[in-house]
Amino acid sequence: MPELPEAEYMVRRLVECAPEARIREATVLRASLIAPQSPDELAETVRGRRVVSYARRAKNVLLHLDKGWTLRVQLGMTGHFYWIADARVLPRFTRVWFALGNGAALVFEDSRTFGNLHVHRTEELAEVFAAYGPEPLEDGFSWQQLKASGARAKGPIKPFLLDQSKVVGLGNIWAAESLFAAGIAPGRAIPELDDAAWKALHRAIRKTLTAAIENAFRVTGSAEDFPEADLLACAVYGRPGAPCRRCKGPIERFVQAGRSTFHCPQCQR
DNA sequence: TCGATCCTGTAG
DNA sequence: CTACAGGATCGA
Repeated sequence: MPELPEAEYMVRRLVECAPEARIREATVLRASLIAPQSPDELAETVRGRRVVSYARRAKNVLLHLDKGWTLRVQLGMTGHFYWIADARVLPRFTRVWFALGNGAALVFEDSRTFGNLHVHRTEELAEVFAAYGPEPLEDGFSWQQLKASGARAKGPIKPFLLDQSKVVGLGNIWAAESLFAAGIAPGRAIPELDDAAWKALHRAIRKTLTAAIENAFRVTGSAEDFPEADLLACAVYGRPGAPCRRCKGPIERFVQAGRSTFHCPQCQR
């Protein structure tokens, strides 16, 4: 599920739990997650490197290392990246782990193995992320910018929100939730959106993502827990047939661009 | 811009 | 057993 809020949550936990991490050794248990780099190349590059800072870009967790390297973790569908105190007890779906001092470790756990780890020269990151749209939680992100991203788009709004080249960070869950918060139907054609709708959507995206980050901390106790529980906070996602919290009418589900979409037909137009 | 696909786990 | 899953990418 990791979308922007979950990636942000992981980064903040890392800052708290492992601010001074130095990687002693990387162990790759599933080589396919490192492609196109080789596991050996990655392991050699990060060995002995100190984490200078943690950051997030879109849904990527970034570890800026000394000597100008950055480890980029693309979380995929089920990736979790977090610190554990005792590396002798690796989590069940650990695919890659990084031994630190004192027996601790950074773990990449990924049951479905759609994730990806890659090391880059830090100065080349801009090229890596060249295709990305704006960060929705940055101060400079405006409704005009969002509208401009959709200037030439013709399709329905929900698949547009999933397109990381338009705006980053939204996945299937928070796209559906943002549209509900904005009162816009997921099937609404982009050219039909007026300025009021773009404003509402812009506001809803920021509100939804911010609340999801806060909620992740509220429902989560320890570093290794993952905020699956934030699904409980959803207004439409995963609630087909359940009463809409606003109008009490039934939430509906349909498939759009190959993915489930949830919405309230009454509240979203 | 869409559909298929990568791979594995879990729910029904 | 079968169906389905929250991401990203590739080729049509």
